[in-house]
Amino acid sequence: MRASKQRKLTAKGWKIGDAKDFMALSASEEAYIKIRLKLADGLKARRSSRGITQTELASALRSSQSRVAKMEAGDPTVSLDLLVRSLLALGTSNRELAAMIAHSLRVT
Amino acid sequence: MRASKQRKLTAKGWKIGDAKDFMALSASEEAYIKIRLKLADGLKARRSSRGITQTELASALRSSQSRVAKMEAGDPTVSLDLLVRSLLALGTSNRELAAMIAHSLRVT
DNA sequence: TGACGGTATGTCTGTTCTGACATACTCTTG
DNA sequence: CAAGAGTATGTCAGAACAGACATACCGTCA
Repeated sequence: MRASKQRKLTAKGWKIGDAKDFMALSASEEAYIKIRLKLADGLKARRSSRGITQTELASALRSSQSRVAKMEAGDPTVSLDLLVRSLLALGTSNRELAAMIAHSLRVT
Repeated sequence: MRASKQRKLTAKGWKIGDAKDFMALSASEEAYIKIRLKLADGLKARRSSRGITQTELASALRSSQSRVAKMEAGDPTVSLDLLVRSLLALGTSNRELAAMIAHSLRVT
């Protein structure tokens, strides 16, 4: 991982590896984070293109505005589970979801 | 959701909706569960095709054999996060992961 | 049959994630 | 410059999930 990218991620609160890391994990670790960021972007795009507010989405999900904000910000306290469930609740199809993941290598 | 399928899932410990459900959630809820089951199958297939044991995979993941077993069984106490991280750790590419999700409508 | 390698299941304790709330920030619009 | 709508950020108590361990359940092979 390039240093500049690592800085960008750690700035968001991500922990990239640590002393007792398996070498083998770091690669998949990065892929995992990229997927999450891509889904976060997808969520934001979907919601705003629908013209609904975070608060509205939150109530449809039975969650809270703050959590929606964190989801879209790619906050590390938000799980993949929640991201995926939110996207699905927004009507995202499996194919669309799959596309996001397939293209997650391109997270800038 | 057909009653027979619902029975099959609830037998595994899944809770499908409940009294105070949003109608809108139940559909995506089902999609979500199907994705998880598909990934669970994928994990099992990948591991055994590599000829490694659950215990070996567990140690590579720094997890435990029991958790790997639960993952493969589609146990509801296993999160999507863990499933995805495990698949990635097994070397699954984003494209392959995406394919699993795209095809998750076909979980039998 | 017994022993063994692999897998499944149940349960424990500690960590992580959740929704909720408060509050601060950022735009508009008047 | 308010006032309001929308979004971001910090925190917390409770829920969900984690790894670990014990133990039960297969197969298979001697």
